[in-house]
Amino acid sequence: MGKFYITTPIYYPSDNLHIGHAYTTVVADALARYHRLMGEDVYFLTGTDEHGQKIQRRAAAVGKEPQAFVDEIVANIKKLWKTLAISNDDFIRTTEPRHTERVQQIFQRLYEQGDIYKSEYEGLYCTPCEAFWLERQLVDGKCPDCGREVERVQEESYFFRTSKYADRLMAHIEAHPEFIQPVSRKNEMINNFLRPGLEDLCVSRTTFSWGIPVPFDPKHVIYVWLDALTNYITALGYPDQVGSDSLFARFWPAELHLVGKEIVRFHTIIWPIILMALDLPLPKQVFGHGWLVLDGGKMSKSKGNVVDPVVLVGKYGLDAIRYYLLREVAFGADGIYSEEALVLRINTDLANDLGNLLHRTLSMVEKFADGVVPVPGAYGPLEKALINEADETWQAVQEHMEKLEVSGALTAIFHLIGRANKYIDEAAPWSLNKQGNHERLGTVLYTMVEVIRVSAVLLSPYLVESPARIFAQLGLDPEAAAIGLEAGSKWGLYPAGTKVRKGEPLFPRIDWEEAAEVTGVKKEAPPEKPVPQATTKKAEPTATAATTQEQITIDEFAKIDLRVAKVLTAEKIEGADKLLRLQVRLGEEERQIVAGIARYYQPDELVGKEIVVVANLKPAKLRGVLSQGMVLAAGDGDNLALVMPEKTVGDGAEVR
RNA sequence: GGCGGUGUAGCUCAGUUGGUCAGAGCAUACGGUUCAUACCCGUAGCGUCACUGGUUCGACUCCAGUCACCGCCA
Repeated sequence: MGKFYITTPIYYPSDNLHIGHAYTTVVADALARYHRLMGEDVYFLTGTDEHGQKIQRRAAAVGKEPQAFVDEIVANIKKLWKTLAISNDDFIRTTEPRHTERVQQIFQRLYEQGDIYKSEYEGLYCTPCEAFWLERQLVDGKCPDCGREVERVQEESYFFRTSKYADRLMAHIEAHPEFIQPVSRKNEMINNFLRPGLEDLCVSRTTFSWGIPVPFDPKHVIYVWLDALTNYITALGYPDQVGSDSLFARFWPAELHLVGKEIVRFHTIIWPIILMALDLPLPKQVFGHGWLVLDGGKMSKSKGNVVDPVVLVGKYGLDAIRYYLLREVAFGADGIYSEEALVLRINTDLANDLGNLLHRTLSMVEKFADGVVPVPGAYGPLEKALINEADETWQAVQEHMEKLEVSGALTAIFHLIGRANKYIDEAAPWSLNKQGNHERLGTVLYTMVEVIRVSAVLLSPYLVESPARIFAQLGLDPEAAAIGLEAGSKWGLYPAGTKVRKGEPLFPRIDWEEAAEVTGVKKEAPPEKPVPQATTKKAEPTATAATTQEQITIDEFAKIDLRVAKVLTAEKIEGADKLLRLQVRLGEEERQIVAGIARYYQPDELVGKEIVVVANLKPAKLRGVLSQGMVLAAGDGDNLALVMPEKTVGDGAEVR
């Protein structure tokens, strides 16, 4: 039997995870479960990447030690995976001794063999962005990302000789087209990085301390690459537990690293080179999947549009959420998340098609056969067609799963479910009952029950509760739903003569209107829209504006990220008599915003005030000055007032 | 600016190597059925396959260019 080692990225516990992280992990879980049900030796790893400056800062901001800070969030993450029934075999934290010690050993070895060397790094550094920039990248001598000053810093650092392995890596990528998936990512990597040539990679930092110390030079901490990527092997015991009966020997190299498309580069360039330097085999495949994006754009904490999976599971149920995540997004491409689409999926596929299929079938068994599934007679053309369909579905599922097309596999299974509904119509058991054609009726009822059983088996890698519930209602041992896919998908395993146990519908239909109100996805109209003052607009609202403007939905309103910001500094902009340049803080983030309020406010009187800004406005330049947001103000003509919270709520707070 | 991707029915998307490829699901309309969670089954649409040229007997599918959006990089 084959083995299957699959990993998710290790997540960064600077905040609780959202539906996007859940998406990656649920997909990995479905793949892991599939391979287990195929009888393979599976190891499924996930975990957390807990070091780094950002964590250190966030912890400090709330007055906690970094370890205590991450402990709390990691506990939530573990709980989340439990809520989503993730079947991971291990959960590695980069702060665990088993990891830190192994990373140090790896670092030591690479240093001793000359792949890591000490040198100087000099560059222009933007502290808030934690990024180094080249001279030519600067905009007006300032950070191109945030517009703030950069400083020239010189840092003693350890470097990894990635350049030494570039050719080998290139050769490997060319020789193994399946290594980077989807292929478009492969081209990006080759064209953007490999072809231009790799530069040695800086693998240590002295600017912060929350990390694994370099064993022989403890003022340095090991930077993310060697700390995080190596989790895939340290979790298996490398380098100290690699004997023939070790996890490492059993599972390395990984069959699949599942990653978001934003980290494909690290997994297809840096990681393989680390492995080459360690003289280890490379993973078989790195798959960069797309993002689950919200209607308004990529989900991110700073936009405040995160969707909490725990809430969704509580509201709609585990299998509904898993199904939606696995089904809605064509793998590899971005998918769009909306609660309305989720409800639509639940209603059409799960409730109407699958749930109702089971329910109507059991009703008929009860009505027409006293609840006992009859022994089938000879199969007619309708049955043969359906049985054939079931077999083809199983074949299709395998093909899709080999290609990581989880969504395609589910589509195939639901196609079968659709055929089953159609079969019932065609076979019309109610007519057979009226006619008293008992033999034929028995055959039809059995066929209906059996196709449901096969479907439940096929669904077992994806849905974790429903297959067992279906089995139970069919009068079978719920545990038996977990029978292997190959064996379980065989036609005719349902023992005729079994008494069914019809229960509640599997998936109740959801009234979207009601559901929306419960979550507040659609609560009453937003408070009157603040008149956007500030930057660009000619603030003249059209005649009867305010109340009669085009109505928007709550979803549209939700796209606007309004935040409380504290004014740190304010100054007039040269040559512009209306504009002020404000430096504001939104929680841990600082920004520069240009506001057209100079005629109404003196710079000094603003400093220290809490104001309201649109935090996700596309940055723009006004008078050549970068503005990353917009200040809200109310008024008309000569009377203008900034919108401020009625009492201090702390910068970064959301405005709703 | 460089590289890459996307642009197909109202919506979400499939469309292998150019010749029944103009499709599926949802939504809409109409019809059928009654076992069922106002469910299921069937029928009907609707599309200048982003735009403009070109290659070809023939292009959604190849080539060139344009536009829009997105990703990676600089």
